[in-house]
Amino acid sequence: MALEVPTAAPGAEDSTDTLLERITRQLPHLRRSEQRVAAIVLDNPVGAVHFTMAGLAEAAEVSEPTVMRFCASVGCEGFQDFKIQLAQTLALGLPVTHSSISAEDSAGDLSEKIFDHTISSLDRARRTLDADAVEAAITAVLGATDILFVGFGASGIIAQDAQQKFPLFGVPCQAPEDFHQQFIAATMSGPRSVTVAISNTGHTEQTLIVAEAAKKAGATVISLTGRTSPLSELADIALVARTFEDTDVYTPSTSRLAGLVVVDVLATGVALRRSPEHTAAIRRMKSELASMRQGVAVAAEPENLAEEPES
Amino acid sequence: MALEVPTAAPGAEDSTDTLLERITRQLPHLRRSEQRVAAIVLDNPVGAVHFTMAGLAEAAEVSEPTVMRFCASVGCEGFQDFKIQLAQTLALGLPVTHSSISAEDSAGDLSEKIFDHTISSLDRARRTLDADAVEAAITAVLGATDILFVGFGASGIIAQDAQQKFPLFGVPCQAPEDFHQQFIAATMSGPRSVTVAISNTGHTEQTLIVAEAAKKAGATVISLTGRTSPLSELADIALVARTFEDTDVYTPSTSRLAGLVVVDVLATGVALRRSPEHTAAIRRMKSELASMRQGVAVAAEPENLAEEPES
DNA sequence: TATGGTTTGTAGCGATACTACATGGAGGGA
DNA sequence: TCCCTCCATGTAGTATCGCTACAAACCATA
Repeated sequence: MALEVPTAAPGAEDSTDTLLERITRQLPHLRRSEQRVAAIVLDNPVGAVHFTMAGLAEAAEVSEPTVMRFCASVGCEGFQDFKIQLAQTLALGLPVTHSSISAEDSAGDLSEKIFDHTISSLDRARRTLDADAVEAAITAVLGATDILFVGFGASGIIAQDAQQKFPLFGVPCQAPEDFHQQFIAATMSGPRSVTVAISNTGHTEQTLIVAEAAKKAGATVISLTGRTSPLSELADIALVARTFEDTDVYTPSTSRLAGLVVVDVLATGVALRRSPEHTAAIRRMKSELASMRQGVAVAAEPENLAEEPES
Repeated sequence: MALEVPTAAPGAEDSTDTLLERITRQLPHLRRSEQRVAAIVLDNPVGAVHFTMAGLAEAAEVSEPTVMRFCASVGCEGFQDFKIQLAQTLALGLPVTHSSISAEDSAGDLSEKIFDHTISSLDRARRTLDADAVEAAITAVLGATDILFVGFGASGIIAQDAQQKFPLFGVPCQAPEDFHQQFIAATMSGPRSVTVAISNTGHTEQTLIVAEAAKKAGATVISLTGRTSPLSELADIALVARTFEDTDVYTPSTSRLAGLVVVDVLATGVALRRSPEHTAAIRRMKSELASMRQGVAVAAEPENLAEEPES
């Protein structure tokens, strides 16, 4: 194989991956001494940020040029670049693939780990989300007369949240929780209806049934999944937000979060492209909601009036 | 004041802030030439990462030591450290305070900005969340016989999500959407009940009423807010997850996301401290849910059986 | 064991970050 | 207004760092 640049190995420069992922993936393809460097870095990534090249070389018991070659092998321009990329990876926090959750963790450790994992996961979703698909989804929604959001479990939460954003979407939105209701709504879709089907696995039987019903009724189906799957295949527009999988029982699901952000993107994109009058209406609603919330108007329970922004 | 280190100015080394925030805050207190450096960095933070000291000095039309002094003034050890910290800040993405959303943005720009903003916001929440409060909340829930989650609008979404995590909490959880139902549930609380009251502003009238009712009934009240507020004052345990505020109409609310992650932390913390049998039960549930979801059992609609993990 | 190539280390160079010191200029008091 | 003081800024110099060209060592194969 190549002489000084075995880096040409599978996808070393793929910037959709974080540096630590790349190191881990490249590990077996590295030379022995470079593996020693990798081991030091992976063992204590946080400490490695403040290493100087000489320091890292000494710690790994190799020469400085070896460290250089290691940097090149994992897709960095040089040692400087390596340090910056490492720092950036670390800023997101380590996904639990690198630091797992244990029963001995203090509350502080725990929250740090879970936040880190969530942020890394969102970072991954950000890197892998297809902008063209988002564009297509926005366009589809702009032409819609009504939107149906469906999902079960955690994906149902995303559907509920999306439904709350109807002021931004500007057209009637529904997100029934009951499977039968979902099916009925899907069947009643027209050609200018949009159905957003949400399922992280993309395999959920019921969601597939509803999506198929909507499609048969002529609606445009947008899928929101965590990977390519039967649901994304079935959909007219497939939004895929990849996150880190749950590695053990205690790793909280991060796909919900990514899904929520994708819905945010969708809703914002749609609202931005609507008329200035629409913007004005949203602004008015937001300010009135703020004053209402503090009890200026307490005549009736107003929770159904406008639930969009947070309380 | 100090001669070479005017850095002693208010909170320059406060690591709960990101570097760009610190620069912005320190800006008026900096010397004129240092302000020029700051201007260059703030103007194009992304490009600044690859600057060399000489390059940055030239760009700002100052000498190298001035750049050094600037680094010190914003709480960095040196130029190297400055670059690393800047890189880390950038890795999170810029909150919309630095790059705002506009109607001309492409779908790609838009999703990048919103993801960036969300991630920065979660980073802020991560930095400001009080570990002791989390610990106290975990302990409180461990001693509870039942949990009530309340919130309206986006905070209601968090409550719904939390309710779905009842397998982790290990005790009955409810999260009624209706204000009256919430009030009734709160009033029926016992001394070993826990009520988690969620409101980003911490001012929402109805949430306050419910929290107060729960407290009067003898329950332990945990608040989950975005700032110290009437609700957090009222609560026995106050969880505060600070995020970046919505700067304009189109900035999606990120407080929901932070709230969800805090609930994740809480649920995970509680589950970790429960018995091994409990863990085993969760593991069993998760695997059976996975097979059920793919249609192995389709006799009845099973959406109420176990909605915890994502679908 | 000899010989090809690959892996690793040595030596040296230019550039970089950092420090000690000197100069320039603004502001205040007589 | 002039001088003096103090603070801001730049100049000169140095140790160190990152990087490259080259040589030695290693391993495998014939």
